Amino acid sequence: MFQIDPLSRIPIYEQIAEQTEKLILLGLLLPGDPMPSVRSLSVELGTNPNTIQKAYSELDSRGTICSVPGKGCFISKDAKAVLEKRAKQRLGQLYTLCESLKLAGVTMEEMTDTVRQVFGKGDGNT
Amino acid sequence: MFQIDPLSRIPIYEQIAEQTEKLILLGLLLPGDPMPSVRSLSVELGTNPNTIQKAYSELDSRGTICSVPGKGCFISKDAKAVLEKRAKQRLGQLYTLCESLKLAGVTMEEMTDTVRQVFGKGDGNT
DNA sequence: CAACTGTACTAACCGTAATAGTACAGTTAC
DNA sequence: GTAACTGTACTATTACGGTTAGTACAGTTG
Repeated sequence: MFQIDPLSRIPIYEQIAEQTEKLILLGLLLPGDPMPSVRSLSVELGTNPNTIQKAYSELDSRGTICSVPGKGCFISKDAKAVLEKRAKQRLGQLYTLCESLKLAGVTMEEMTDTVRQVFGKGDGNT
Repeated sequence: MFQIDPLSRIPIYEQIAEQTEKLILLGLLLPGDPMPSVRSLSVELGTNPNTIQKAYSELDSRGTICSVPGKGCFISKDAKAVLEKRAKQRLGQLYTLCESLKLAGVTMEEMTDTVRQVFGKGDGNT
């Protein structure tokens, strides 16, 4: 379910959180779906239960999942809406990155071309 | 010359390196210009000389500055070219970010608009 | 009651950033 | 040559965050 790279500079708990939210956006995890239990996922990934709990508590505080003591953790009802709303705010990151690239001589065309490639409209030759 | 945030998650030595390269791209630091000495900058920024040295050795290995024992550190002759070349490779970062935003429902138009804003062509009303 | 769930807590280990202090070699100007 | 600067190297120490380890407690389910 998750692919963890223990050697990455990105903390394991953050990798889990990111991948969970990606699965939600892809529609592979739907509202109400149960997350693996803290202990079972720790066994599956070969990590410590505390690390999983940290990922889950992070996701819970973001509103992505709902932790229910005694029952489990479940995908939040409005998880997708929450994630899409956050993405709009992340346009600021895009602005900052482009600003930096512009300063280093990358042209507007190179950037817009990159955006188009993401949307499968790379060069217009098709 | 530099504005350091000791509370930032970004290491001090990296902040110095980043800001140095930004000053070069802005044309405020020209090839041959001397960098502040390790000791004087450490006093100015209130940091440890070792931290400055780490920033300088990082910049030296990137080809941004040239460290000359006994004389000082100077902006590399082709510093700007090096930085511009690196920027082209950083288009991959842009691609990854846009990919993530796309997944979260951000439209291509929202992204290209952001790019245009960076180049001062925000809404076409002017 | 038994087996599961999330949660809380302390202790320990490790890597990295940063500080502190010392030392050495090259350059420059007097 | 000496003094004052320059970069460089090295060890030791502190601090913090990520991770592991182990234990414990409360709620849920069958």
